[in-house]
Amino acid sequence: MGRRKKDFNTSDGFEEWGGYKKAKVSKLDEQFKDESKIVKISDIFQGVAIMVNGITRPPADELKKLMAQHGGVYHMYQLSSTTHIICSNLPTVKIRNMGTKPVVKPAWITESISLGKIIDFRRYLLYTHQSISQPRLDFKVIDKPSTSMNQSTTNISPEKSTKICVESEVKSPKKIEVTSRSTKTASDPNFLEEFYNNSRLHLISTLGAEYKQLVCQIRDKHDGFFLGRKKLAATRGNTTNMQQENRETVIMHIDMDCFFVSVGLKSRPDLIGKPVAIAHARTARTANDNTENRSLEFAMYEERNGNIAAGASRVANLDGRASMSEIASCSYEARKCGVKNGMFLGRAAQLCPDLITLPYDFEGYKEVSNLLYQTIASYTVDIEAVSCDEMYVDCTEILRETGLSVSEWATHVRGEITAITGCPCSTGFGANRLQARLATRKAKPNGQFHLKADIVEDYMSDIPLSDLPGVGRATLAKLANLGLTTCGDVQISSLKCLQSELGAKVGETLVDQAKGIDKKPLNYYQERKSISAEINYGIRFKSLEEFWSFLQTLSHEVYNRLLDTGMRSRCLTLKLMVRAATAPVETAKFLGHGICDNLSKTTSSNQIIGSADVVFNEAKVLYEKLNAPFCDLRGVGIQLTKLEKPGNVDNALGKFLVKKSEEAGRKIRGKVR
DNA sequence: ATCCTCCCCTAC
DNA sequence: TAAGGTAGGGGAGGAT
Repeated sequence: MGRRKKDFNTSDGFEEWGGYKKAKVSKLDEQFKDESKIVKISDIFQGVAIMVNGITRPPADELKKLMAQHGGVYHMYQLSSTTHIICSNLPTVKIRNMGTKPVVKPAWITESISLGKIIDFRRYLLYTHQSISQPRLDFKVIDKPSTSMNQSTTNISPEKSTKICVESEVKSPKKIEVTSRSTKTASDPNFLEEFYNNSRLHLISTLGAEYKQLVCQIRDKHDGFFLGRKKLAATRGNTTNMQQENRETVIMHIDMDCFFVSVGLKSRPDLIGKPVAIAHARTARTANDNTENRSLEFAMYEERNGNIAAGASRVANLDGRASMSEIASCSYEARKCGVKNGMFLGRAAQLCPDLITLPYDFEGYKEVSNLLYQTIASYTVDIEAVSCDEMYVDCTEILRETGLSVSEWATHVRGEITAITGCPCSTGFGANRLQARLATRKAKPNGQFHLKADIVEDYMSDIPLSDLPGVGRATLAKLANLGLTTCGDVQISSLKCLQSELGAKVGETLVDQAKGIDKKPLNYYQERKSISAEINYGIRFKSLEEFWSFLQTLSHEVYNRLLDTGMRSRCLTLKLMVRAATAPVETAKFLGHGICDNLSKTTSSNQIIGSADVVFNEAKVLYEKLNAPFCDLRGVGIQLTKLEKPGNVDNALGKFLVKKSEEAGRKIRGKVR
């Protein structure tokens, strides 16, 4: 399986974020030029640079040759100069390519060559991005008798299609836009990669980890010179004029406003000010009616979560055709109607009939995140990355050196972030991370707020407990049972009582939080404690072999992630989601996990887990102990724990890992100079 | 007391 | 149709 986001993990520094090593690229280009000298036939693809995505007909090698023969360029990776993505099948299109480059079927190339001139690629679009004002080509699923089930005219072979399609396509491009119906489950060998390429949660998770790692690297190699800070100080002239507030520790919390939506609106400024949501589904109504399966599952869901109001309302009023695609992000206009992140699109559309959906743009999110982190890193490396769109920054030094007041600094840095990223953000300031975070909540959207020490106590008493980080729906329900809804309520209740209800630690933390106290300092270095990979979507095995095969893929995935971190592990946990005994076999949500029991089993030993095969075999053993029929599996995960740095070089793996981390270290140091 | 396993909860 | 991941904190209860 191809590794993902390698550009990030191996990045040597800011200057190359989001790009590829120039040396590598030019080598590829050169290789290509050599080949093109030999076989030049025409120049029809002058100015065209393609990147092939997935399996195509003709295959990538052939397309590479054709491009060479006809004046075009072939890119192994997608570069900024890539003009077209070539792809045969809709399922293999990677969403991350969709932001900017047209995804075109290979017939565009073969047929252009046949005609001896370049055809307008828009007739061969596999998929259109909303932001591009091109004629929209809709996929039509043709429900035909079974004879045509596997015939997909998307994959027209070049020799056949040339004569048949070119003319008719020009007049009626929709005719070739046909795919056969295919439901992709984890039984498909490509499922894992495809799923990850489309999973927002996977993206959020992996990006978060990558920014944490990157901030560490930047901090390690930094020489102490901050261009942004120096420039800012210079505009202020004499900086010895310190203000009172500049002597205390000031923590800043930065959070982009409805991040995914803001990135999406960059290419759709016409939608600014309208209710917008990011989701996979385009429409809030589905073609198929699933009323029967839904009514039972929703009833069970309410039964199970009856005491948690927020959970039950999640599926309230959803009929059999309401889309259960989840909203990843929604604009403030949509929130005014009650739309929330994570809500099903069908439900959101009930609340907000004018809701407009935009597709994901994973590549765009990365670009904006890179710019955000670069911007802040030009002022300080006292950064704790929280996620791709959120971080804590210790501003104490910046304020001292520049002589700015908190509000001046906030205005400046927010202006710069907005100018550079094209996206609005909010900042909150306080004496600790909790105060900074609560200040951001007040600041949003597109604002700034400083929660000053002298008002903290008063300020906190009105804050609803749901605003506290760490207090989710379960804790909230427990607190509500105690009659507590605000921080003020907690301030006057007994620690003992809270601890007996919530546990010793959580109770203690809550009492602190209610007073605005946060004892946790910013965390600049975080040691990994676990590595896991899990899939709880699309899990439908028809045979044990299918499950073994998937488990093996998952084992490789998680082991590769372990190698990436350079750590070793001695403990493995298999996590299963198993259809609850009374839950319907068909879930309310298409290929969702439905209502499940969660099971896990752990094995640990003094032996290092030394290969993906070991992972697989251990997981297999654990599965057999868990006694869950493969047909009832709805989710599978593998987690590795008891991680350690490979200090002991007593085996081949240890030597390999030490060598690997030394190489990584050299790369980083080599860049500093 | 402290650790281990099997959970649950939370956040992005 | 839809893409419900992943890491950390921590509690309950049993083993050491």
